[in-house]
Amino acid sequence: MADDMPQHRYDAETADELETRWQAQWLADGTHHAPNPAGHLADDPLGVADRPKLFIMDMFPYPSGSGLHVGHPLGYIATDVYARFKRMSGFNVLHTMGFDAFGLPAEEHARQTGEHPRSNTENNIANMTRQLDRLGLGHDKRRSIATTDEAYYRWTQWIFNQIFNAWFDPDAGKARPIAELEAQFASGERTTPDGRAWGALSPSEQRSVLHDFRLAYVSEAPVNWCPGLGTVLANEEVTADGRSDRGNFPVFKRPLKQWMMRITAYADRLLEDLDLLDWSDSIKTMQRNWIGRSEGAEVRFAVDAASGDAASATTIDVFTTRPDTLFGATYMVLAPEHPLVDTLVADAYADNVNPAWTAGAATPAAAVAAYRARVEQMTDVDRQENKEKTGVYLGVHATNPVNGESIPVFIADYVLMGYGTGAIMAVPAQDERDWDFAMEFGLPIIRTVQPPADFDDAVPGDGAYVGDGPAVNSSFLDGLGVEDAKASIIEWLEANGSGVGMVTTKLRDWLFARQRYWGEPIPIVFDDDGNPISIPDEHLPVNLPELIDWAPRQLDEDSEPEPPLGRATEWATVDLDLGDGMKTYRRDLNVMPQWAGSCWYYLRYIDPVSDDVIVEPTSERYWMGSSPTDGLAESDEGAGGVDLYVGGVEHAVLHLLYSRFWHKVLFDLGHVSTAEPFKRLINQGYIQAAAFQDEREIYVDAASVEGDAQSGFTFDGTPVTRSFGKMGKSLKNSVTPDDMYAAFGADTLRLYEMSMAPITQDRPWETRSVVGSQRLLQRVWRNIVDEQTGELAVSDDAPSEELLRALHKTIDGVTADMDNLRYNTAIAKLTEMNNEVTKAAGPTPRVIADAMVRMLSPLVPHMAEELWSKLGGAGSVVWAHFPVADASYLVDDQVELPVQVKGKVRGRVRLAPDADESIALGAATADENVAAHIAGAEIRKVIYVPGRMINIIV
RNA sequence: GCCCGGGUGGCGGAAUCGGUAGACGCAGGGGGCUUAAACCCCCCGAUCCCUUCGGGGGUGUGUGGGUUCGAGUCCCACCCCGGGCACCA
Repeated sequence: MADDMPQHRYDAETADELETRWQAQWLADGTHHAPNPAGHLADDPLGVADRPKLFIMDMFPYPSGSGLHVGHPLGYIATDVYARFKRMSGFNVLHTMGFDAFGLPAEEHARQTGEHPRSNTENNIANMTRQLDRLGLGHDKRRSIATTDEAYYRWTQWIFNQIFNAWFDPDAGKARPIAELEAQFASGERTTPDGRAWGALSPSEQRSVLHDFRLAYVSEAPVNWCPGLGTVLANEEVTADGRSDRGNFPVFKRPLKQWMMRITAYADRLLEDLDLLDWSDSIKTMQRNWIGRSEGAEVRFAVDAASGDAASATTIDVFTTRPDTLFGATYMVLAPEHPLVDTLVADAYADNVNPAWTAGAATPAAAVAAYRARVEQMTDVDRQENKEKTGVYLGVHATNPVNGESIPVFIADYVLMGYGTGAIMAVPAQDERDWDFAMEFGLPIIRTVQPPADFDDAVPGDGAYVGDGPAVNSSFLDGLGVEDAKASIIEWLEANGSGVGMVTTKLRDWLFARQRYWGEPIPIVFDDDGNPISIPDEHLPVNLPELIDWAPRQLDEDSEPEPPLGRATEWATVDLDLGDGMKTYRRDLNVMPQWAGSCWYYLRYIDPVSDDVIVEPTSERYWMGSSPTDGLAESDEGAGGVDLYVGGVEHAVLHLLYSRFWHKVLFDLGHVSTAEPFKRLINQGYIQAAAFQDEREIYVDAASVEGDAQSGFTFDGTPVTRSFGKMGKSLKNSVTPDDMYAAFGADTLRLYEMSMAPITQDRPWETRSVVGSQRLLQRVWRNIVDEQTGELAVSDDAPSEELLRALHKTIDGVTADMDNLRYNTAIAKLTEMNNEVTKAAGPTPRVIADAMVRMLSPLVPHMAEELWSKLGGAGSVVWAHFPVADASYLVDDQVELPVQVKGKVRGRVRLAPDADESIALGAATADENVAAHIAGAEIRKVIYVPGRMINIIV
């Protein structure tokens, strides 16, 4: 670096010195502490606890061992700017950050290195904290938590107990304590499943009855058991050909008793309450689709008596959203794995059977076996790509309850076991899939909805008609529209005992158990009869056993699935007195999924201290309640919740749905005061970066690539090709914040990331462009500080009228932009203002400098704090007031407006913004070029929008 | 296939209510300062045509239509890119 550079220029070195100095000062002073209204953390030296509140949150990170790249903090910076802006605008702002620290990578790391997940996790958190602290985020660090803290997961387990000890009362539409259900059984208000009196049941039988109602319950579900690794694997750890991702061992599907959460009970409320939320339509749509609610009916088809003894006693239940089309049902289809198939399948095909229906098999049983084998072999990808309809006939018929028609029964892979009842009635005339199948197998097609005249109705060239229209060929439904016909047929089905109106969702109950080590132990023990019993709250937390044998344990194919906690043999049993004396119980060996800890962390941010209650109620109501003055009042319908939640779109469904579910249970049980956890949600974009591949298509380190788009890119002298993708390890295109701190300082990095694009948008990283943000800060600095001496260089003279006007317009625009998180345009306005200051001769007037520093402070807090201190400001700029625009400076005496002739701009005139039309027209026609364009023509019409434009029609 | 976003200079983007398209920045070009370079400061910049050198005119926001005095913005059809779902009865 040149020696003759001014000594006090704002450069990376200056930035580093003042940034670390102010960060230490803020920490020492507790500058970013937010006071609670009551209970813990209620100390309030600045007197801000009576302000309106604002609760701002980022989706908290998993503490990865590889540290941060510049893409990670994008959202954190955005929320920090907003928090700082709102603090300066009169709010008490809660903003902090924690760590979602349970999870697979630490456990995997332990398996490979022997380092305990806890120490590995703590190291990673320390490294990440260092990187984040250097950014100058204004967090209340007293409120930081990690999901792995015993004091935290104690409450995660407590919530599990709350859910376990609750049932969903469909009449009340909400969760209630299980004790209230027990009381209903005991009083006889509710009868037991087998009709015996409650008191006549043994305690074990009572537990078993109650268990079927609990919101957390045990159910048998298939898991991926990998004996070669001695562990159960997650779906994403199993390769497409059924082997373990790691080690390539065979994986077997095995049933295992697992914890489920009854989220389906909340499907309707999760759907309806989306309307209360200020979230993007795309996220709401994704949640709606995931829940996948459909209204329809379950219809019962009796299997024909001629079909044989076993089969004729059975009925097939189907789910349909179009019961109105029942008269058009011409065949039925079961999923190949449907449990009824083996019962239904006929001994032999009739002699005149359509050969296409048998796939060449001699008997129905042979056809089914062959078809099942074929379907099983197909991968999911095959099934998705190949949508040609296949299936085989079971050799039986069933009776359409509405008209007595006998229709054939098939199995086909286009019917899925996991949805509805796993069986359908097929109505080819009104369903495209059924149409295709019917065409393939030569089945009859009966229109039951009259298509409109312009619908090509020439069978077979047209296809299914799925729209609305009058019912036809449908007896008593004829003439009714689809909606009316549905209501009418459901009424008929229910009256005749042939079916019932029903709602189905795609949403399944939440599989909550993980056969893992590094997670929250499920606080359950089992009695001798195998009934689960929750460990009383006063015994929480159930801590993880420390001693774990990480070495893989090879087991054979016939072994039973065993979670890692099963190896902690001493821990696995426990002596407890659960009300009937000291007994030995077996512990549950599962842990919770990673979603659990992140389901409720916002509550513990409010009160990370209390050990007698999950969150202190007064503080909970204050921070979670609706804030009519939070600037978001427009859409505020009282759902309450975190005022602003920012994070990646990858959590659009699962995290946000699970969290909403838990919150609603806690709400029903009276532990929280709001119906929803997150009032307003914003998904930040990703940072993309150029990535380079050599001729083998292997990614090379992007930082070492030379050249440009014109001359071509090279790596180590060999040509490479460029593409763009999400910054990260796999594309070898990461840029670390540490590098940016060293080259420019944290404020420049913050400013650059916020100036690139609107917050919701993906943006390409370009290190060479960062210098633009640094230059802006250098110019601001130079306008206030003498670069040679480091002394303040502002004038106490009044600023010019022109500069004041520019300033107040800037204040006005920047305030609106910041309120709407449009930082890129706010920065553009500040840049323009600073350019005005630079152009104005002489030292910067103090009032201009003061306002500029305040406005910049949310974006570049360290530099602003330094300048604030040089300017002699009182206290920290963090608590200074954001400037307020003086309306009298916002209106110009004269504005330039375009003059159009027949809609084309032909000239410009300067006018008072409120000039009346005759004056405006006079000025406009006085313009030489305008006059030339209207010469010789008659003015037919004048459109004049004061202050905007004037258009002359000739 | 269905459902969401989105297509504006060499690049990132701006134009918030239908009213001067391209703010602000990067890269580029020119000039000033300097012995020189860096830094810094000022200016230019969609495109084509005409020009008496003051300026004037045409075309331009993915494509084609439409509404309007006026369209990047609204409507219709289509093309392309990104994301989500995907035989969910």
